[in-house]
Amino acid sequence: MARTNTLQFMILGLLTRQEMTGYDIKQTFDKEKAEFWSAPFSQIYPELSRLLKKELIELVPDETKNSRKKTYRISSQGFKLFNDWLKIPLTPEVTQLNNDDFVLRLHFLGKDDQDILQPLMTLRKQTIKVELAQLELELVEVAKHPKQYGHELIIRKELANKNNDLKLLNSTIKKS
Amino acid sequence: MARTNTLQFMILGLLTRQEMTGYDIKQTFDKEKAEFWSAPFSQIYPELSRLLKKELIELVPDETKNSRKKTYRISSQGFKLFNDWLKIPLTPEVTQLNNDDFVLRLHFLGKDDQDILQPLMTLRKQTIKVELAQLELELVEVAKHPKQYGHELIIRKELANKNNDLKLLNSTIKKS
DNA sequence: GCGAGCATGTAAAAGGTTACATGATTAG
DNA sequence: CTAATCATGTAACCTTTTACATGCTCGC
Repeated sequence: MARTNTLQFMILGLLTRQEMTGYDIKQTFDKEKAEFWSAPFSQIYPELSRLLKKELIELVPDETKNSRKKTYRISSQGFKLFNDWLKIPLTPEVTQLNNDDFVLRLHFLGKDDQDILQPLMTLRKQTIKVELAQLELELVEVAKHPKQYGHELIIRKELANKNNDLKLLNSTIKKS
Repeated sequence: MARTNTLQFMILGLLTRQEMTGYDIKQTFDKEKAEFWSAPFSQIYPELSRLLKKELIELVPDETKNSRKKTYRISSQGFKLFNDWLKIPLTPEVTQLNNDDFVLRLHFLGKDDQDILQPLMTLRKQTIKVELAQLELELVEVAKHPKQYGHELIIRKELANKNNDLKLLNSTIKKS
């Protein structure tokens, strides 16, 4: 998974949509994101404390004095940080985009975010093409040795998956 | 990635094939396994020390007094441990096999390991079917909301990839 | 002689998992 | 009243990454 404080951005991303408690966030990770990402309470609660200290999120004042329950909302600084992160792969220095970084961002983009969505998909498409070329070369090497049969199957699987992703990206880019 | 000391089994797996130095192991990870796994020197060298202490590997005596270079080979206990690990998903208690655990093992299986290969692929096939069913349900939910467009694309991508994997597994299982 | 690649490590920090601990609310 | 679920956290441990540190060997 991506190295640079993924959890932070996952939480901020969820909070751009609505106010939530730590418990809600965990539920959402487990249900909505389970196919590619999750985090336990022991990671979520300390991260919420850190985000609060950094003033990237704030506590929603509790009118009902419902005490122990802590509802958070994103702050304007948090919102800015998150939006900058969303666009990081589109800065000129970044010339490739791996699957994790792509999927993590894609999750927070709606049909109306075409201005980010389109260049993001184009960048991912380019990266996949490079990866495909490397895998083709590897396949030639590996296919020679019957002892590397399992390895060969892995490469064939990866090739099929990436070709598939490419097809999906193409059809989505056209549909813009 | 898999939680239970993956690096240990990756190293043991490589050493079942030939004697190697820590440097060789890193090279192999980067070249041969780059498509799904790697590890830095700072992880490899300490792990080799631990494996040596546990007597799962041994130093190959250096005839040439070539000093600083340390070549390792797998011990009989190490070989046993590795082979048990290879077959763990095939014990009766284990009823599902995620992609990482599958690929990690597949890498070390040759065309002549059909006795492990076939049940491993059958188990993975069953797991994929469950995962596909869950994704289909999620897709129905998510497709309703245009704000979840990115999330929908992720699910479609996952569905396509898993269907693809299933096809490949089927054709490989038949080819036994 | 010099730079690329061979070769081995340590230290610190960050990220992630598992176990432990506690208590309130709500539906049956 | 009691079990499930809501709700928040700490501690210990393990894994992984990044940075630092050192020295040899071989081809040009």
